Amino acid sequence: MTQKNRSLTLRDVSEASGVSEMTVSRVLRNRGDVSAATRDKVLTAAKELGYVPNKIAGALASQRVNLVAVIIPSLSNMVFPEVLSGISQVLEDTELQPVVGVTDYLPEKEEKVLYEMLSWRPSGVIIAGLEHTEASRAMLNASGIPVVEIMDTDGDPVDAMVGISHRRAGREMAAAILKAGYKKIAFLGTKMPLDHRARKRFEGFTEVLAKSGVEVVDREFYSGGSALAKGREMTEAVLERSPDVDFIYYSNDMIGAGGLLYLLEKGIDVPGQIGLAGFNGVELLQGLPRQLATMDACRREIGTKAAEIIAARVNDVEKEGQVTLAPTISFGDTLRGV
Amino acid sequence: MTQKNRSLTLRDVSEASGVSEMTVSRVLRNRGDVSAATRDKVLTAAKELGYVPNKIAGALASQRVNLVAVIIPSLSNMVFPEVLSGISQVLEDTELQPVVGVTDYLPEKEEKVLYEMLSWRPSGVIIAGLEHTEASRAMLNASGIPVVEIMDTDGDPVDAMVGISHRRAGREMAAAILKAGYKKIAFLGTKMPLDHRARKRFEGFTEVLAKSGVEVVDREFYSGGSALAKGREMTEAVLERSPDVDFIYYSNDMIGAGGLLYLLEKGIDVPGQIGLAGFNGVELLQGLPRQLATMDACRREIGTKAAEIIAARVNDVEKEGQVTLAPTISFGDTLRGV
DNA sequence: TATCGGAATGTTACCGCGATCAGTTGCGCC
DNA sequence: GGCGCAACTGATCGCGGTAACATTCCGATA
Repeated sequence: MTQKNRSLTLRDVSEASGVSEMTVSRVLRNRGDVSAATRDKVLTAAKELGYVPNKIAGALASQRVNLVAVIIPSLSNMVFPEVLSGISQVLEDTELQPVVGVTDYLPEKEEKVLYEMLSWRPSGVIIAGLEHTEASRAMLNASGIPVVEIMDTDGDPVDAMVGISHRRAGREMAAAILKAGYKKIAFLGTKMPLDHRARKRFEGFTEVLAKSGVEVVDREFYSGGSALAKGREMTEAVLERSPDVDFIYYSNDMIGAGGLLYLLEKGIDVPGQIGLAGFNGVELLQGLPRQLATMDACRREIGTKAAEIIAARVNDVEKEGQVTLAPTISFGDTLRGV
Repeated sequence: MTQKNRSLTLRDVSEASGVSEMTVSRVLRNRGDVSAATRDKVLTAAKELGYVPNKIAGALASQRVNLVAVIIPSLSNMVFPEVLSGISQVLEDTELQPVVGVTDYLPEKEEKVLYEMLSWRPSGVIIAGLEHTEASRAMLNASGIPVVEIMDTDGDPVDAMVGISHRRAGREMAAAILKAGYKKIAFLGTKMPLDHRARKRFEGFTEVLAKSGVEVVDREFYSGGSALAKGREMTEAVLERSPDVDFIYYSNDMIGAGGLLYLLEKGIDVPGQIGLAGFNGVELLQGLPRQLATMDACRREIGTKAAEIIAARVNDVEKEGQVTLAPTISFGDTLRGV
């Protein structure tokens, strides 16, 4: 309680406890041999003073920073908090700590955030996506630390990568939909040219449809606003425009849920008259009147695997660096099974 | 591309550009007078080498760290990402940068996270809640930096605070419910003794009911799982146990939405037979078949105000440090208006 | 022409800590 | 009693920058 404005240093604790700064340092880090008596003296003094070590100085001196930069496009997507939670869970058992940066899906902002984070000399980087500016890629290369690119595996990583193939996810969903006999398929998504994963899903999706001579009969994109409400509105708009649609593929579960609620209200037979599918497998949707067909994006597992790779590499342990997880389709109640 | 493992320093840039390290430092920070010619030389060299400044060293030398610690209980609550976004928005216009720590509603983890963050000597702290361990409070006090406690204003802050009165929020909702003529009121919430804000809302709620001689006829608490699904289940359970319930107050919108969906499916008249209200005003719910009554928690504004206070104090600008925002009740379609 | 002043650049002294190496004890043992 | 080793403690240096002060250079001024 009694401290001047200047913040405390090892020296203060050392003076208060009558030992050298070095010994205080050892006690506080649990390194090397210190007698129980001295240890107690030091700990008491430190606690009494309310001393908090200065990691800045520590990091500079030891050339070690126990931070892992985690760079993601958004926090409001629900997907990323889940990935984060997987990362945290694994890092909790190590001395490493995640630090999050958000890019808002903007490449230039990503570059800025990356620069900022690298300037703290973290022990590793986990970054969403495989698409980065050339400068970002160069920084990652030059950083000399382990880098794991997550979410997506359709492309070439700088170093390691963990994710699913969104192209394949799109393909599989298309195949399932065709197999169930739907023919007039619409696609509803986000207006985000920079969301490469959504784009790849769409590409995979149309690719398979095309092979069967099917084309997406209608599509609509939104941005901003409540996803649930947008799902509703877009679904309504599509049905008005293309009343013969018999399947709607949504680029995420949230708008899918909005669509589902809308159709049920209108008394439309789901999945008889119209089938639906989303993407992500968000837990939240378990409470819907009907279970939306979706595809698990392995969010948590992506986080844990990525963190494990970082943790291993930081300790110079070799570890497979290209992990492609297999998303599983969940038919729910809105996509006729085989 | 051509770099050894050792990371670059000012010296490398200085040698590459033929000027002193000090001059390089000045160029890179845009400080002091440097001739255009030298500036160009330095910038070129820096870019060519791919030099990224070491903030650790810089921070140690300058005793300035442009980080603001933001400590929140959870990221999966949707409430906090929104607060965060308010914070980021304001800090974006300053040189400050938020760094997030998550406590999982555990006081000891909060203490640990706080300690960890303070050891990086941030310029300010924004921390959720007014309840902290004694040690945490001591650390905040001793840190000598601006501290803003957010979300809640029912209590005494260490320094500054921004939020709403959850007690009052509970009271107002109770008053509105009574005024609308409901009598058999149930409460459904989370099993989180450590969520002090939910607790305070509940206290305010029952306090007002008590004044009118009304008691909560039933209550139920959940933990874990999909909030939407839990809202469903709990609502079902309550109706079974207490069929004469005519109002259900949910501690958050998500479970409220689950309850709403359940009741609508059962063909129960909402708000005729049973009225509903939640808490938070989450945007997400705008897509529900009926608009759930709720109360806006001013999440984004809490973030911006808190960040503004930090930004002001960091620059030694005086600024009112006790901000109580007024949440507004939104009747929606599930609470009869007056 | 000698002096002055400001712009441009360099030098020095740390910032707070940890790696390293150098003592200093105490103790068992021959 | 002296030796060797283990257990403990301390002194020094430097991590990569920046603040503060010192210096150089040059044109303007009297």
